[in-house]
Amino acid sequence: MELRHLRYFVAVAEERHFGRAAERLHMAQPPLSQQIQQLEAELGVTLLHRTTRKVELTGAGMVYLDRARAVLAAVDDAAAEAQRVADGLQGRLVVGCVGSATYSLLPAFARALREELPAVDFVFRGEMLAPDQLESLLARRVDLALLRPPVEDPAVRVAVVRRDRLIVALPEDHRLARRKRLKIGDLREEDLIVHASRGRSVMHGIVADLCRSAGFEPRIRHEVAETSTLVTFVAAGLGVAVVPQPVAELGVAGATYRPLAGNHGVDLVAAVRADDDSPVVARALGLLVRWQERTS
Amino acid sequence: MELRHLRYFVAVAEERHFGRAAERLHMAQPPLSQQIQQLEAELGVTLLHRTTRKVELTGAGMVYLDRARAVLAAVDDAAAEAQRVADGLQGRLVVGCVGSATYSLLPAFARALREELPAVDFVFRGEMLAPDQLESLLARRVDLALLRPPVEDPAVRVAVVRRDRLIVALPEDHRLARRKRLKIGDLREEDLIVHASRGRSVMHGIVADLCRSAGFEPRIRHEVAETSTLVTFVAAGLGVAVVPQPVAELGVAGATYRPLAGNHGVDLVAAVRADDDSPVVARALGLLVRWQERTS
DNA sequence: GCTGGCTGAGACTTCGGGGGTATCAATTCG
DNA sequence: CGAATTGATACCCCCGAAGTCTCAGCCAGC
Repeated sequence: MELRHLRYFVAVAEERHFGRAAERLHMAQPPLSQQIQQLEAELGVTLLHRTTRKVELTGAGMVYLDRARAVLAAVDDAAAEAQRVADGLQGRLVVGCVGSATYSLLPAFARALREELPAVDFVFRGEMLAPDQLESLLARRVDLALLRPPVEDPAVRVAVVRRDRLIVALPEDHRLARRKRLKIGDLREEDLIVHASRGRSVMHGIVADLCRSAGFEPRIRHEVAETSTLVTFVAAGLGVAVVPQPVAELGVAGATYRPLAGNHGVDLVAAVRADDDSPVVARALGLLVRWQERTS
Repeated sequence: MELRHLRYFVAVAEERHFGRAAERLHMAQPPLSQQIQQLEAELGVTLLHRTTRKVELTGAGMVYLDRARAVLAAVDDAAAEAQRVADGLQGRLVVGCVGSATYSLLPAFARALREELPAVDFVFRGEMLAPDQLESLLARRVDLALLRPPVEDPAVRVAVVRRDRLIVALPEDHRLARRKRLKIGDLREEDLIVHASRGRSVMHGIVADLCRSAGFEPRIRHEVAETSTLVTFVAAGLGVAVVPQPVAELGVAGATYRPLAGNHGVDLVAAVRADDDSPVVARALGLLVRWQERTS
């Protein structure tokens, strides 16, 4: 039994005429008759009542016609779906997101995904630290990770999505809040709030290095897991923090922000498995890169 | 694209090994590789990642595997369903039923159909007069008609289901109800209630002929459309009626029944279109005939 | 690191069967 | 009754599915 048999049968059933059906199928009538006979023999069922003057479906033929049509449609659907998956227009995508990107990039990215790849079933995991993301990425729990460099692992490929300037987050009533802009050195005597501990959060290391290059050891008083907690701590007057610019958009009452002198910034990169050829991932990356080009 | 391609792909996807898949398919490995390549070319999609050491499905391959399995299952289902229909185990059956059979035969017949042909979707149309049934039968509104002979139309084939003795239905307080059995002649002076008018109800003609053969013209006072109405009229004392024995089972209060002397009876026959080769109809007829043989 | 055994792909051949042509048989209609 | 139409049969051809042989890459083991 082959699809050929179903196609031929559907044609004959629809035309109710072997000659016309053969014409429609671009073939001669005798082989068509033979194939239909073969189909009936294989099923052990008479599908068509033929006289030399007319052809009509039997009861079994009617139900088989329905089923045959459904099978042929399913074959086409299967091809179309496979093509969509291969084109990256359909599939599943798990995106990991570092703290600051969770609030600034994630919403727009989710909207873009929904608009441009509506058949892609995507899931975001927000507020993940860089090392967790890399581990999840390699363990295939995440397909695309938005995090802060550096990423050294050769099994991971990265693309810069954007560069965020560093700013200082202060309690509104803080002495330094009266200044229009700040230098790193201004933080020498301040209590600092940072993400997690060294080696876990990339921002932690960046802030510490920044202080040391300005000639002092940072006074780290509080470590937090989530960016929203960090800003809340600042608002509560527990200290100040150096954060990427988009954090300012969080809008926590009691916290204010000041630019940091010097061209200090930190990249936000999209990381994927180097061996990942998933078309959905490629499309998602393309989306990010196109967007980065448009906004930079 | 042929089912062959789907079968081959499913085998390779399941074995994750061209050699083993070829073995399972009772063929050599090179043509299998070729057919898979052909499938991928036709779809324009890579379904399998192959190295010389291992074969694994791409994302598109996974969804296509699901669809291919579904298609192959649907093809088998289609064959099975067509076979059931051809065997008369599945389908639709409309049964027409004459008045007296509506109450005596129909319930048992319906139960037998449901038990023996559970996949047959059957519909009964009760209380139909013989001419209506024949017309419905030929117009294909009914597939099997239970009615009283004679049926002359050569386009209709009949089989006797059973023979019902004729009995007399009387009001309980009727003078003749004191007798144990009655003769036709006893009805000479009685008002008769019959079904519809001559040419419509077969029983009408039978009763009239019976009277005339006994040497008198029947005094027909009431004509009714349904058997239940007829018995109700009798119970109401409007007259007496000659009816087939099963009508007694209706159990209408106020009516009683007495045997009729002489071997008077009327056949109940099952009529089908002579050119109807529907297997469901054949099975239903077989059911009736087997049952008739068992009870006669 | 080299070798040997797997594994999938390519080159070439074979042959079965799908499809074509010619024709027949049966039915309908003028 | 003959002409036309239509599905089935007989027969042939040739395409392509399947087979054989072989190679190229890759991993394992010594």
